[in-house]
Amino acid sequence: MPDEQLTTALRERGMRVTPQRILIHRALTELGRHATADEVLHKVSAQLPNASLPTVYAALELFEELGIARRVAAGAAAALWDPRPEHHHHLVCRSCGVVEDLDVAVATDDALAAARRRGFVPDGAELIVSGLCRRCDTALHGSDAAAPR
Amino acid sequence: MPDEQLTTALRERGMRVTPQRILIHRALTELGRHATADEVLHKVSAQLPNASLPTVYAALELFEELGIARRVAAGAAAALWDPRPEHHHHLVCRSCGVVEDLDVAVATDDALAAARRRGFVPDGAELIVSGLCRRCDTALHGSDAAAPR
DNA sequence: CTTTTTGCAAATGATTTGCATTAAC
DNA sequence: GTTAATGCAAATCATTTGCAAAAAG
Repeated sequence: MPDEQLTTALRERGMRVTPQRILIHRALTELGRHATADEVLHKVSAQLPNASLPTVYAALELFEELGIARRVAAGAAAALWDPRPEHHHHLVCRSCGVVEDLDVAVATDDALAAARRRGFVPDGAELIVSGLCRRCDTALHGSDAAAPR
Repeated sequence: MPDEQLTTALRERGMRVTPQRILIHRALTELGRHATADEVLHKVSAQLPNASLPTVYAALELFEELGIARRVAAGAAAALWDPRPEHHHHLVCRSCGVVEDLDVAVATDDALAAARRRGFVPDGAELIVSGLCRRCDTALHGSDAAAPR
């Protein structure tokens, strides 16, 4: 929907409105949360057969600067890109690496205040909860951990 | 100091106590917080001239399993390894990438409970505050942003 | 002696860079 | 027309893998 949001932001900064940028932004939005740069590339390849990864990266980084997307600090592997510019929290499985959103309120005011006291200018805080997802926990500790027989 | 902590943990699991493991652990501790695998390698190279990065990675990952070190989910770039096994919070500068510890209490109980409700078995939570460090903020917005005369 | 660890070389995978061509403005 | 953006190939960097040699128990 908000192609205009992007278009406007680009024009305001004297940057060019290109079909690549529009389509990459649309792809990121349509993929929903947590897409890798590569997934975005595949998603747009139907409309942009010659699109390249460097272009995707450039666009995603630009979106982050424009405040309409955000790179998620996951665990390892490839970075995840999220169309939600607001900071939000994540669950990361330390075994298989899946990342899920965790929509819960966390009081970060004290942390932000402490950051400012240190001379830092914070723009948000993200909580990363790590552990085992249900599947990995079952696989490692067994669904029968406590009572087979 | 706690070479014994490591030694004991290894013996308990029937794993071998090697000079590499001891020295890599000491190096990580002596480097203090936030060392990259490469920094650890350089630190031990005086005592272990033939040490290799794969060995350092293997040891660090082992320490994480043993619960005596932790891989920090920084922003991008190389992973940081921390000798503190407890989860703790970090400040990450989105411009230059520096990572600093933030020793402040954050109420994560609600988040952990929400994670469990999702079938997740959490073992901790880390808050990542992102923004600009003093140096980068000054460089980008000018030290004169508000009132030099 | 047996099995785990090490060290080396090479592979992998994500992200970035250089640069000529193309397309926006 | 100018200048910024794209696409391609190649480079870079962190991390991992395969495997033979070395060392721990």
